[in-house]
Amino acid sequence: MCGRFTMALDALELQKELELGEMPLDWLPRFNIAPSQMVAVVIEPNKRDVSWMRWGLIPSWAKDIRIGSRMINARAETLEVRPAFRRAYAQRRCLILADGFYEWKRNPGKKVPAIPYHFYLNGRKPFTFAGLWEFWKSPNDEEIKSCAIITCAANPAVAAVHERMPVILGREDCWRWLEPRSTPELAKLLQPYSGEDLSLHRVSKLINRPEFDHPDCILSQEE
DNA sequence: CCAGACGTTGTT
DNA sequence: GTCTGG
DNA sequence: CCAGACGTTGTT
DNA sequence: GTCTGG
Repeated sequence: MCGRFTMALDALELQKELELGEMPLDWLPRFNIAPSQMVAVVIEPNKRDVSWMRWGLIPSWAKDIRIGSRMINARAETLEVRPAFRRAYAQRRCLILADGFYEWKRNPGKKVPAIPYHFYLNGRKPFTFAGLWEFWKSPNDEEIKSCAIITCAANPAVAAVHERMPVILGREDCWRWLEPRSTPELAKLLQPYSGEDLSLHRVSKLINRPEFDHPDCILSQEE
């Protein structure tokens, strides 16, 4: 699963590395991005402008913004059938910008705290999660855009910690994800990350607190 | 027909 | 235990 | 994902 | 909005 992630690069570095368009002016490096917060997304593959969206997809028919807190992830295996995600899968796919993500390793049956790990690519290069997004109009007519991160089975590197992981798209695949495509073509993109350059290390439980967004979040900690 | 859910993960 | 907020 | 609240009334 | 359960 993916319930926390990082985007620690500065705007210019990220823009250059992923060949993006315009960046938000209020960009800040982030070390502990939590659900309900604003995340950086791209929805259009030509201009590739980056904008903010709320993390936690609120379906257009929702009566309450709170439903978004249950829609932070969408299983790749069931996108076509889930009422909350089906339309977005067909019409509103997005890229969510990241340079790492956290997973917690549990010890089943034992009453010990879960241990958090940070996953990142060699050289701390940025990458994109496959995502879905929606419009929602609040009762006082405020338009809110929100998104979900798609998950798949863990690859071998992640499996030691957790059974699921976010879908990470490659540098070319990510633009294909945004173009109109048939569902078989899209489904082919939603695979566990196959690169050999995904690293991990244990981090402090300080990251458990969503309000602790600090460079120390990604510091390596002794096992 | 109407009411109520619409999701994932992990645990039992 | 379960829901909400971040 | 984890942390923190989970309630009402009345008073400041 | 659309599907499922009653």
